[in-house]
Amino acid sequence: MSRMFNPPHPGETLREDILPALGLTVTEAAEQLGVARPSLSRVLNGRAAISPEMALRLEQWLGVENGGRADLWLAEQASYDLWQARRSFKPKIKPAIAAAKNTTAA
Amino acid sequence: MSRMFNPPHPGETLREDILPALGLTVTEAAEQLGVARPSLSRVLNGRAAISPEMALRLEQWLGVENGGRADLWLAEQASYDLWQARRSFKPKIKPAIAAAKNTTAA
DNA sequence: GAAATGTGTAACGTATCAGAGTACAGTTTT
DNA sequence: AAAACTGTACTCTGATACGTTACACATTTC
Repeated sequence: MSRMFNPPHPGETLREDILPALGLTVTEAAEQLGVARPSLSRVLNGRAAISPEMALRLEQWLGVENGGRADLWLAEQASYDLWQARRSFKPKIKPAIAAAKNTTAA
Repeated sequence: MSRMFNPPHPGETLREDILPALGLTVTEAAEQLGVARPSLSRVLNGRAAISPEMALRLEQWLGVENGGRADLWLAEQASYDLWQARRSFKPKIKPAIAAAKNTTAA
């Protein structure tokens, strides 16, 4: 299942795999992507998320046929976000089934 | 492919399927979920997204064994967000391959 | 018909976040 | 040494989730 490991921030993949494969510096990549260098740097180091817009940039930049599908980038990000949320947010909610069985009770 | 139809906002599913199946009003659902009624209403009517926290609330409320998996709610939301982003955001970016072939040129 | 309940939504405040721009310190490359 | 690259902090703008409050409208119940 997808819940057993700490999913990497997608920026990590970008920094460790994509950029080296393309032989590009952060500065060059930011220029080609049309974003500010600090903005890309934050993504690469996990300080900012892959936004839908950034995912579209990556898709057009890398090409859908080269593993650059926007939905995959967003899925990775969502996986990461959910993992983080599970660590810091513990809702205490009565299951709807149980709640339904106790409509009159409190 | 997942790009051929307009994906519904996950709140729509919640409003049209889940709540009726449980026989709950919006007010009751909001109470059980531990969120304000206007907040849930915004989600149900597509005015607000399913946040990671909200996804966790739904998961604990509905139960993972009842189609309430947080990752599925988030995936639906991401699908919706991406679709919307494709409509309003058209990045003009030179593909990295082409850019690599023209490192010297401008 | 009046009261209660449910609903959508607007308005406002708070917190958070993406992104641009700027600046600076530290490192690597030339 | 000089130039380039990098991470990061700071500020500003715009957007968003959420709470609270308030309002208008509808539906239900007495």
